[in-house]
This record gives sequence, structure tokens and C-alpha cells, in this order.
Amino acid sequence: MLRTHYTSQIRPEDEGKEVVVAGWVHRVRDLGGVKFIILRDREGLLQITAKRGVIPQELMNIADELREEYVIAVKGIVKANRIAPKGRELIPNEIEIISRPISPLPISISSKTDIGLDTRLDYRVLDLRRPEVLAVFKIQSKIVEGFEDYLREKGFQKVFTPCLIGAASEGGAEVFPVVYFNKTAFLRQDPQLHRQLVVISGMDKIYDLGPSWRAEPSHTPRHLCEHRGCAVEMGFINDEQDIMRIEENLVTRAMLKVKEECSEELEILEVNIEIPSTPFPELRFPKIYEILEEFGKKIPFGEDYDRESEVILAKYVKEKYKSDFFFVNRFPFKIKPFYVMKVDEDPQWARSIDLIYKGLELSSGGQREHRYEKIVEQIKEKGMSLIGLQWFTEFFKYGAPPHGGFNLGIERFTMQLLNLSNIREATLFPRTPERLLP
RNA sequence: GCCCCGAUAGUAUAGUCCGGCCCAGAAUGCUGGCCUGUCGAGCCAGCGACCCGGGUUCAAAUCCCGGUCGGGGCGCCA
Repeated sequence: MLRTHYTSQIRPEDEGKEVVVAGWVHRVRDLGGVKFIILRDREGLLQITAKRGVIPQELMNIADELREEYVIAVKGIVKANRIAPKGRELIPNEIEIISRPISPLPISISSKTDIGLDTRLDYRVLDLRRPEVLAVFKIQSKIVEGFEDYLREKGFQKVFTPCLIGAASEGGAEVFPVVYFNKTAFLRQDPQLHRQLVVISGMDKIYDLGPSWRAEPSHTPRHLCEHRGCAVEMGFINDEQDIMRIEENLVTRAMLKVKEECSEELEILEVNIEIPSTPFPELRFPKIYEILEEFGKKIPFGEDYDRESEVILAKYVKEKYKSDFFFVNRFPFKIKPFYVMKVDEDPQWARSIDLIYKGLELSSGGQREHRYEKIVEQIKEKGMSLIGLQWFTEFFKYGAPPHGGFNLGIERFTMQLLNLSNIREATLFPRTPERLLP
């Protein structure tokens, strides 16, 4: 018995039509003489109504056996009925039991009892059956679709850059070592350097969707050891402003897509999406020190700001510009990696941008240094090995246009968009310092 | 890596401060029964738990130490 319809495809207008649905028994409400079997598939729920005396006794016996999370296929006739959920129900002619789960299940799918996140992640496959959890990933899929729609329209080409790298060259976060035959390789912490190489190869406008890894034992609601990013890189830019324009449109497009195509999921999650206006506000160093000081936060001139500052600035922007988004530009060069471009006229600052959304950093990016001599200079300034980075710098000798890009965290964006309290909610199978299973 | 907090049935919790009244309580789930329009169905009956190791004490879910696991804050960052 194959499925002919998802539950969402069955409407009151289909009255009298014979259909086959398949899925899991979400709940059984047994009133004695009438039994309501709520069937769930990935699209939603459908009530199957079995009345004693109306349907054959044999079928009633099968219905009596059903428990939560049985996998069943049901052939029946659609009936329009105002008192049924969404105005329609299915009167069964055949019920096939495909799989009988052991009982009781470790976590209940349909119960409203709260379940701790850690327990939910232990039983993630069952947890994902809950409509409010499923909704997060339907929306995440649409976010990425929105990104890709936009990038495709703008002429960006999808590429794949390596996840295994030969040297932990970027500095900053810790990397995971991997046994690679008789060598040590590392999982990339960002597809950054390879993206740059692809752009100067001549592909010009590219993006990469993929994972990055951080070997940081971070115990926070916003960090994962493995996360995915939408990483965009483009050549022939005027300056970092071009990158910001791409990024804000990318984000806005994804939000529009979700708002238009996920109304039911947004309703389940009780989220209302307001499409932000562009361009996003931009705050710059060193002006940022002054703003922070207004709020009683003293950061030494030329130093990086901290987490608290991020939240303060978000509040400031929200009040002044009514925006949940803003860019931070012109970070101090000394806290940024060697490849970022300094402002030539004032080289203490870098053309380096972060995008902050509801007080959380969504992405880092900016304009990269494309002049070979400058790159070499900056590597020396950072005290890094020229030899170790030769695999990268080499190619800047042979003609490189001005370019830039960013990597936007997909889980973080999902989390902030849906007001989730923990990034693990926005990850199918999160990898955190203590969790590697399932 | 540093700091703070927590762990009780399948789940989520009460009880812990102030040891005995707790062979641990209500919910949800599960099992069985009743019920012909439920939609978090309802009603009745039953099942099921103190993270691990050590210590203090006449007595430990409760106090102390260690371990494991988890949550949060900072740092780092997407």
C-alpha cells in the first residue's frame, strides 16, 4: 500500500476521494464506540475516525491494537466534517500496521510534558518527530534555499572547498587534528583561505555551504564544535561596502522566503518575522569606544570589545535605528588575522566586518588583502611563518583582484530568527565538547 | 581554560536549606477497565525513581569529600 497523499494534501474539497496516507500514530483518542487515530507525517496531522458499527469489526480490531508511534498506512475515504481538525477526516477501509514500536517510548512525542534538551538530544530521532522541532528544520532548509536563490540570481557559483587542511594556518581558534596516513591534517575552522584562492583563480563570485570545526571546549548556548556556514566570496569589489550590501540582501532574502513559505511552521513556533530594511546600520571603530563609554563600558583604545559590548551595541542600535541587525566595521587590525585588509590611510584599523543579529555575531568577513607584498608584510607582523603559508601566498604573485567575503553561521541565524534559546535546537545532531552521539 | 549551579520513576518535577513524620508526593507516560465526536478528551484501578564511590551519624534523597554527566557565565568564536 503506497502513499498517495501527505496529510497536508487532504482537504475538505476532497470529500469522497479514496486516498492512502502513511505515517506514525501520533495519538489515539478512544471514546469506546468511536476511536480517533491521529496520524502524523512530515507535513502534519490527519484524523482517522473509526466508528464501531460503521466500519467492519475486523478493522476495529486492528484499530484497537494501535498505540503511539506505530507506523501505519491507511486507505480510506475523505470526509468533509466541520467538527474534524481542518474540516476533514478519513474514514478507513484498510489499516496496515507496518511497524510496532516497543512500549513505552523513552520520550513521548505527543505529550506536552517538557523534556530537557539533553534528554531530547539523546533521543534526537524521536525528538525530531515533534512538530515544533520538525518546524525548525523545515525553516532552516528554507533559509538556505533563500540564500541560494539570491546568490544564484546574483551570478554566484557554488563551489566545494576542502574540509581537511594541511596546516592550522589561520590562528585564533583551536583546530581538530586528524590522522592522515603518516601525516597530521586538520579539520578546517573556516573555508576562508581556499575561498580566496578560488576567487583569484578567476571564478570571481562563489559561495560554499559547508561545515567548520572548532576545538574549543565552549559551554555556551551559542557554540558548537561543528557548525555550517554560508560562505560567500567575490572579486572586483570597490571595498568592504560591497560585501555588506551582498550580505544584508542575502539575509533579507532568506527571511522573506521563510515568511512566505513557512507560515504554518512560524505559527507553531509562535514567531513573527519582520523583514528588516536595508542598508543595515554600520558602526565603526574607533567610534565604538565612545558609544560604549556612553553606556559606562570602558574598552581601552585599540582593543577588541567583549561579549557584553556586543549586547550593549545591539541595544543602542535597536533604539537608535530600530534595527535587529547591524554591521561592525574597522576592527583593530591587531586582533584580526593576517589576511584582512588594513585601511591604507589609517592602518591601525581593518576593513573587517561582523554582522550582529539580536546581539549575537552571525558572521565575520570583510575585504581581504590582495597585494602580495602587503600580505607578506602582515604575516611578518603577526609573527607567523612565511614558509608555512606559502601554499596560500604563492598565488597572490600571479595577479589577484581586490576581493572580500564572509561566512554566515546557519545555525546561529536559525537560532536568532526563531528566538531559540540554544543553538543545539537549530542543529539536527549537535556536536559539543561532551556530545558526539548520536 | 577559568568561575557558579545542578543530578529523584520512561519524561518532567515536589521533597534537600533545618537528617527521622519519605519502604518518597501530584502531573504526564505506560498497562487494564468504562465511555459513539474527541481534538492536551474524560473517569476508575494498577506500574514505575533518590547518578556512582567513599565518609559522618543511632538514623542520609537530605550533611561532607571524590568521580561522572549536565546547565549557565566569561574567554574564544559562526
